Amino acid sequence: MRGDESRRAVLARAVDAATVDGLDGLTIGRLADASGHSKSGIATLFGSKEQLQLAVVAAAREVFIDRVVAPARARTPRGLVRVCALLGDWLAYSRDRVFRGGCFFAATSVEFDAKPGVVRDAIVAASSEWEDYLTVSIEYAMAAGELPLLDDARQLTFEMVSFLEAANTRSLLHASEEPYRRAEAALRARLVSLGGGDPELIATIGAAPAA
Amino acid sequence: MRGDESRRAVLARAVDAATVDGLDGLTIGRLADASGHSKSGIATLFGSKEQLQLAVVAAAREVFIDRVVAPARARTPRGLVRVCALLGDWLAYSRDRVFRGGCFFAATSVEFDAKPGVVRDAIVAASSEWEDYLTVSIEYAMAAGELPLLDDARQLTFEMVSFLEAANTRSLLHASEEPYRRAEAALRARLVSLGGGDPELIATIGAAPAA
DNA sequence: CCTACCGATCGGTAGG
DNA sequence: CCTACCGATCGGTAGG
Repeated sequence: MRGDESRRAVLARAVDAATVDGLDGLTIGRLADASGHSKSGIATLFGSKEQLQLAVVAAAREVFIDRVVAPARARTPRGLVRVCALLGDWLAYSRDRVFRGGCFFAATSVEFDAKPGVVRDAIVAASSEWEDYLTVSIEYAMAAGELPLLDDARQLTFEMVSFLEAANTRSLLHASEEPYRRAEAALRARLVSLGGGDPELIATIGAAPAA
Repeated sequence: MRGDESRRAVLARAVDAATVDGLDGLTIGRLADASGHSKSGIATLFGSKEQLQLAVVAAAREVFIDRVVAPARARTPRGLVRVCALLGDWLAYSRDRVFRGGCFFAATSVEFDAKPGVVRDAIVAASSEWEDYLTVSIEYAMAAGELPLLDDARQLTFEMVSFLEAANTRSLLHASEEPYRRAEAALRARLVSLGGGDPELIATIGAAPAA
């Protein structure tokens, strides 16, 4: 389909716009103007606004995997090193403003948390996929004896994503890098308290991301 | 002004609606239908949509003070007891669904984090007021020697509000109380790690809120 | 992919 | 506070 190329170009703009104006704030008319198509061209490309929103969530999921999961997975072995790489890459993905409004899922999961429907379901599925991956990564570290004082990987996942998302929102809200330093300090302190405090390793959380 | 009574009634609905549909998702027409006024009645009452949004933020701030800050302040002395009371009352304010979409400021600060303007400024001001109050409360506990291992109250504030807001969003997203238990466990563990682990006291974080 | 159009709703105003 | 109205934009469709 030749429409595939157009879809991709429109989706790239749409994901970015959704982090600023929300997924419900997307309009077919504005996307049309921004991408040089007619309004009905966009409508035909996606079928309906809801289908557009679902396509945007799927596109955002791919960017997230590309920027966070895949790099950490490619350059680190299982265990605490990978957990630290995932955290560092998440922070870089937020800090580097891959999207103008920061993390796509931080923005849209709050937007849709009280709006039942297939769009929320898709956001929940993608978010859960990420958190499940982080949990499994923590479990590998536990199995390797790298977090001797931890007994519940899901609890640590909750705490870690709490820090990541709070840093994302607050850095945007205050136009400041300080929240990222707060999150890094919180993550490091928590790892240390769980017995996983290899200083060289936890320093990588705040290091520059791999290219 | 007799308009004052109408304003209050409309604002109560508007604050609640904003936690579900967003502050930009509010429309004068829907508020009119929901409150039995005409559309221009609402428009006249608030002047413009932006002024309506500012009035909604101010109304939400009052509810928050009423539900979280004032009760904790009224029933506890300064120090770690009050910090725990603030945390417990915040969780109750979220868990009890004072607003359908959970905490008003959790919802709107993410919605507006990338939207500069007076509305964002008002949200930031109210949020900062709350965090400053929590920070000062932590500092009283530090001064009383109740958190002997803590040296930066703002860092602890960051960590605590991270847990609160993550629990709020996730309880909505998954229609589950589990995130609140996660947040309580995280808060307790952090207080213990800072030497503030009086078991009787930290148990109050998850206790039923005062009436 | 387009032009042209639909009914509905948007924020806001005139005039009372 | 109301009715009545403004131009603009919404999501979506007909027809090509």
